[in-house]
Amino acid sequence: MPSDFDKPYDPKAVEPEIYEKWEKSGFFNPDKLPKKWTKTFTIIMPPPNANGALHIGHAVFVTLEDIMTRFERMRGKKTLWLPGADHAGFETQVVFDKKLEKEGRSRFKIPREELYKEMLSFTLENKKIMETQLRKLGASCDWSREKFTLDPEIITTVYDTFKKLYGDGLVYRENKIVNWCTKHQTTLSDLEVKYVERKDPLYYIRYGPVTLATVRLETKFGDTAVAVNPKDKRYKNLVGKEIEIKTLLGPAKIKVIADGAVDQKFGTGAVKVTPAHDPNDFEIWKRHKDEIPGPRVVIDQYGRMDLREFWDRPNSKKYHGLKVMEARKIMEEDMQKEGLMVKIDPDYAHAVATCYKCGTILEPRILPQWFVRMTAKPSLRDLAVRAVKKGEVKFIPARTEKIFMHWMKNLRDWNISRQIVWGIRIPAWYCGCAEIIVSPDPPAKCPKCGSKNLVQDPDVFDTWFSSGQWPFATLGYPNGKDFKTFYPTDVMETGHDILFFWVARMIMLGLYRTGKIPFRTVYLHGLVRDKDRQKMSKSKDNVIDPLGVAELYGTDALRLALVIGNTAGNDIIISEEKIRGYRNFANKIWNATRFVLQEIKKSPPKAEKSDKIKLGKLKRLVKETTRDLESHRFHHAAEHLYHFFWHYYADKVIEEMKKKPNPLLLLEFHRTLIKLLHPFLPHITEKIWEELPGPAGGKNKKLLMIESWPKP
RNA sequence: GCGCGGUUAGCUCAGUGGUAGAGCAUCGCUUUUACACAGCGAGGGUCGGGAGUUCAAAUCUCUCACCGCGCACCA
Repeated sequence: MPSDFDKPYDPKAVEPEIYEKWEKSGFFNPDKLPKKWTKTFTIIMPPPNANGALHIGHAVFVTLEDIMTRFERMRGKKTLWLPGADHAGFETQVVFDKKLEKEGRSRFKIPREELYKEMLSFTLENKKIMETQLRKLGASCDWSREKFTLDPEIITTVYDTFKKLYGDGLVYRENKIVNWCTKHQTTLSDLEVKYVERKDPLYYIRYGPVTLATVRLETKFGDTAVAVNPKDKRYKNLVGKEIEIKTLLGPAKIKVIADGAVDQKFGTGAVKVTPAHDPNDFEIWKRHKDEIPGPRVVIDQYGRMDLREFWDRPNSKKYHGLKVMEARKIMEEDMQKEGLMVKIDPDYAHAVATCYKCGTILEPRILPQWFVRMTAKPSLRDLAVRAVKKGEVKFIPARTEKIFMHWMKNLRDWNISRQIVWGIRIPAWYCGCAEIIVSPDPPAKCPKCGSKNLVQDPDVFDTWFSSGQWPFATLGYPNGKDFKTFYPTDVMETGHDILFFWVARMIMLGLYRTGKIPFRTVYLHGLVRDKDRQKMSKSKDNVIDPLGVAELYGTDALRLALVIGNTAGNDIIISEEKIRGYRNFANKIWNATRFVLQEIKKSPPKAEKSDKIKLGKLKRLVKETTRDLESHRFHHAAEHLYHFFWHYYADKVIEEMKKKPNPLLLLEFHRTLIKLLHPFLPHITEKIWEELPGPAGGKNKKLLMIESWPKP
């Protein structure tokens, strides 16, 4: 027995050496695989955010994607798993903001160029760490093709897509009411809004002859109308008339209008219309532009009262500059004193829009932003819905398709402008006339008015706009050889939490740009939780560091623990105990190998009477494992292998061989099982393979990673 | 409001028509030369309630209860 086959199995001594062998072999690169392997298999890795260390969720995708990659490679396919890293726009901006804050700095005080440079080096530093960590997890991806979301060729592709969309009228710039985070000082897409249930006072206030209900008392100064339902008999005689009202800033007049969006049954059936600060009211105003004044801004970008428009009115300075919530409280008291408050319902339950990152209540604002048109016909949405309906893209688990369709149905235009520095700057230029020039480079002059004084849009793209183009951008669309060879890709494996953010956008933009779906199968995994089903978070101190446990128990054990017992789409429960359990399994395999090597040394394998029952069972296992892997039932395959190896092969077959040796059969079993286990436990199996004799004797020369998968 | 799920052993979960499973946990025995990171064995579930289809239901249908998730501009 070779000296390095000591007990127990020591992953620390084996794993790094094995990864190095794989990487040196070049077989991660499909071009280096045997030429006769022509059928392709492609996975584009969801690029991890290069703004911190890898967490356990990353270990999940590495495990699943590596299993698929290794399985298909062993089946003789030209297999490409393309790795990448994401600059992760707003996400990284938030991380970096926190870092700055700790240092007593603020991004709002750093010049754009300087901030960008600093963030770039921060990101590239993290990217390097991340790449090392992916290697430690055993990822058999092609590093020679690695891409970063800010690579020049990726940005060029993104710019080309934007230009095409603009030419087709599918992106447009418009002043619209958008979600604004007063902390992060940027707009957010509808997906980045988190609605939280809250209880707030509902104020019934007196507007002359009308009583109306509102939560947002402070927006009252921005009212431009009172709206009622056209069918509401109570207000019939008021519609179209101006009513005299008493306000905290003195007397005023306001018009009553009729709009079908007003619910007669809610409150008093009358609402105040504040188009500058409420999305509903903005829409109402758009329908009544001729009748009522436009939006009147009374809250600034920091969420403070801005009453400069009312400077000449009494009391305006009293509220000016107050935070929204402070203003609301003081106004409540003042209105009660003035007799303007009819009643207060103190515990009105409603949903409030907040920033998904910091929880700050969003302040709707009207801003010029770029939108991707989703609802027009024909639209990006139609392309995607049609392809999915036709079954060109298959979802795992299948129920995801219903969720996808439901979201697509409710889709609205997508705001892709962000007021941050970190990202791909929007390639649009303005001069002051109405003309917009879409170009990556500064145009010499405006073709319409001739002005040479052009300024670029200060905003950057929503990061999902660019990463939504990832599959074809990384493969070098339109002329790249890789694009022709590997697109459409086979599987997109990612977390179900980014189904809409990313997967849906990739399908839409992929179809739009290339005319083809970006991937045939979407496999979604769940969120990782601890053994008490708690979300992992630093504050709960229940975070499992994948690299830490891999160091302790071995990467292979971690990988198996992440696969077994976890089905697609469902949350993944992991605990250190579980990982330890599979560490024991690795050790079991190791020791069984020691037995096999010892037996073979004792009596070299030669033809014995074959055991049809045992071989039949093995054959069935090969068949089932293959079928399970083909249908993405990884947990099932892994569980069966575990059970078969331990409770049949080790407990029965090996035990029997101690009494009645049959080294040839033993070797057949061992070779087959090691191959079947390789996608799940790549390091230990590769190490064992080195020492295992081939069927004709002599050590295996080929790496296990490119050995042929057992024939089912 | 619309949509999607879940409810199986103490815990975490597999199992989708044919006599209830795994890991961990618990208990007992065994230091037998691959392995104590082990082996052998034990306990433990009327598969959320009810109804139906079927020769047969954890599995299909309906219904109720509870839990979870997603989407959503009701002031």
